[in-house]
Amino acid sequence: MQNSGPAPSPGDLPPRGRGRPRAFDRDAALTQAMHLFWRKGFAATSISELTAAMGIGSPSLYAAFGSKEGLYAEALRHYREQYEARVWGNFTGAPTARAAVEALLMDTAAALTEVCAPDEPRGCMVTLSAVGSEGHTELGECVRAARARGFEAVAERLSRAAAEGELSASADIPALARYVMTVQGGLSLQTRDGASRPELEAVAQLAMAGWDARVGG
Amino acid sequence: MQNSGPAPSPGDLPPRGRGRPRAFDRDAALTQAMHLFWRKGFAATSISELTAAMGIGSPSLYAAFGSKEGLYAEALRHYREQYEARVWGNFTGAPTARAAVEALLMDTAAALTEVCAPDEPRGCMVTLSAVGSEGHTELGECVRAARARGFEAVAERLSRAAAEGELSASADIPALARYVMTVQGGLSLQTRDGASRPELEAVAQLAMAGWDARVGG
DNA sequence: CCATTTCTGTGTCGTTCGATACAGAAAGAG
DNA sequence: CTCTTTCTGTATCGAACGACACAGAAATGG
Repeated sequence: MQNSGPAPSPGDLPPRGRGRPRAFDRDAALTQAMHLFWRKGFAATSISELTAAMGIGSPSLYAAFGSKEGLYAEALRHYREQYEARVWGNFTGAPTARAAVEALLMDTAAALTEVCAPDEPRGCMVTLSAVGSEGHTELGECVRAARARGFEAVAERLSRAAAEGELSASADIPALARYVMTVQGGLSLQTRDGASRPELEAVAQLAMAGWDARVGG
Repeated sequence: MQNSGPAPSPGDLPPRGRGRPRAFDRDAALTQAMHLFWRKGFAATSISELTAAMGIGSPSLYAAFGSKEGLYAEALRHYREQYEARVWGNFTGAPTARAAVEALLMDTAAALTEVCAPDEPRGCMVTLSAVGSEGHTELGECVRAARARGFEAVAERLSRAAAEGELSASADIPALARYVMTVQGGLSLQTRDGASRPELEAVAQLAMAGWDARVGG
């Protein structure tokens, strides 16, 4: 279908096409789809619900996103682009591993309870997604890979801390990283069940007490 | 439909009826349904998948369980009856609050990675259930209530410990209980993503280090 | 102006969904 | 045996599902 002859636009970067222009805001529609998938999950969200929330007809949806799976994949990417920095922004630049982990957990507590839109669901879309268990292997790999990236980021930061002497060489870095990710994921579960920001922050502080006890803060 | 005239059987306790006997094992069929709901969730599991796994026709399913929601509710009850004791059994009789919490987390790590059947899903069915977000409010209340019971059990045990002097009177019991439940829920997320029993136990031990640091173990 | 390209709205495709009607089979009650 | 009751298997219901055909509308290129 596409790429017949030399493509005038090598990618999607210049959206200035030739035919009738799109009548809806692609990003705004994607945001609405993201909210629906986020709240109800993949299987429980129907195309008619999506088109109603996005304010478009189903042919426009399929022309713009390809399929329901494609729309979910884009909604997931949209979610990560929009929220990942709020959780990992201070982690990256923190001077010590301990400060990085504390920033991660505290920023997670803040981001999970921050209301950016009135109909935003509670809990992280990546952490709570069950799309992999619903039979859609490819989408499941997307969310699992996103979750694995978090673990890797923490483990790499701890390895650096071990090399720099902040952590003892005998520290069990994978176990520490998994502990941090366990608490971070648990915060999403607590948020889904109605926990408030101070409650989440108290959990994060208790988790840091565990860090100090084991690592020696 | 039912209860026309004085019921000869006041409940479902005597299954000895009058007509043609049921040709399938109700509990075995319920176990199969539980596995499917557990693995794929409510919305992504269809009646035809259920009847195929249970080895019965759809009229038998509806006669025995009423509806898809009713079947899920019974599967959830079946799950709790079968697995709750493995997680909370040692918690109840532990001599101290610390021992109770440690038993809870260590037994959770063990139960989550114990393979009782070859096709058992990974992670706790209650913790990972998203049925409440899929639009089924009543079932959502069931799983949320089950999760809340865990928090209450820990909080009550900690209150007793405070009354007995094990915990200082200034201890923030709800925060401690929420911390424990956060880690416990996080263990289910880790299990779903492939963590092993030793890995979960290492997380549990790190969480107990946090307990000791804050409570003074 | 016209040709080409792309998007929109209506309508609908075939499938699958959850849920039953119905007739026959298998048990107890008399 | 006959009557009643309950379960089983076939066959199917209306509704909703994901996805698309088609014609018309709205833009650019010449």
